[in-house]
Amino acid sequence: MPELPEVETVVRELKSLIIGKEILSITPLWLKSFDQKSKTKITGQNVEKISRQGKYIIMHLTGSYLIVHLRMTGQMLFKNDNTKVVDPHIRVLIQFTDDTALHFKDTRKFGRIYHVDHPESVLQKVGIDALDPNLKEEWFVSALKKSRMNIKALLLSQRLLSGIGNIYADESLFRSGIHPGSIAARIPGNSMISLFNNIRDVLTSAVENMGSTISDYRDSYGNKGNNQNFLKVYQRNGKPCEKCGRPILKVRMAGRGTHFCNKCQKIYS
DNA sequence: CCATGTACCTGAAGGC
DNA sequence: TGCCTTCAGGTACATG
Repeated sequence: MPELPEVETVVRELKSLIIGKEILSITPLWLKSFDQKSKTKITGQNVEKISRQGKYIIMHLTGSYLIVHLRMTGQMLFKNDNTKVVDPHIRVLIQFTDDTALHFKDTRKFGRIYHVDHPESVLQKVGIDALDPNLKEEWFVSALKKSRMNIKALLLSQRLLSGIGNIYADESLFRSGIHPGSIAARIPGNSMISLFNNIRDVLTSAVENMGSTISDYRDSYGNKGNNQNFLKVYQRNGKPCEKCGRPILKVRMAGRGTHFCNKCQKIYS
């Protein structure tokens, strides 16, 4: 479910909710959801800092790290009343010494919480964050020129940039007039620059709108996002393109449902 | 290098 | 009311 804007929304909330808290215990309710790679004891460690790389939430503890990936249906829900777990989809319970807690809810069980000594052990293959302020369009252009990949697959790969998923890949390509089946290196330079800027704009405004809720996404308070109301192609198949009025198409590409306008988005192959 | 399929899971929705 | 198929904000891994 969650892509960069949804994860960023959760990170911002968690910063205000749990920085400084001391961990009492962490309890896996579904074993695979918690990947214990560190030998350090979690009990007694404090949450000192929270950051994000792509779709990963990085909780910096006193002597180790908790790294969370929400995958399709994960939610990090903050609970003031650390009483009992009623929701059957809670997979990991993180309790703090002040009787508050985080409930990691994950219906489909794809998500993970890793406990590691070094973030690199999880983030090794993850590309630079798509909203990293140091990113330069010249770098993006030269990287695209080296790739023979289909542009949609490249954006989804997390290798070059991290944080873009199926919604924001389709939205960014639509706004840039690039057909998702285009070969990366064949896209004209000015369109590559347009894509770079549209990726950043689309993600930034989605963060301002607290992310997109299609079905499962919720922030740490359990609230839905608002950005689903501003999408131009994602799940708008059959509806008129905002630019030309022709119906938005949906096909399967890179293994995912892919939405685009066949007239407004040019294919470079 | 790149594309495709499968696996991991649950639940909602649609067809018959 | 079933029963069956397909699909879903993701990613890792195996196979051509």
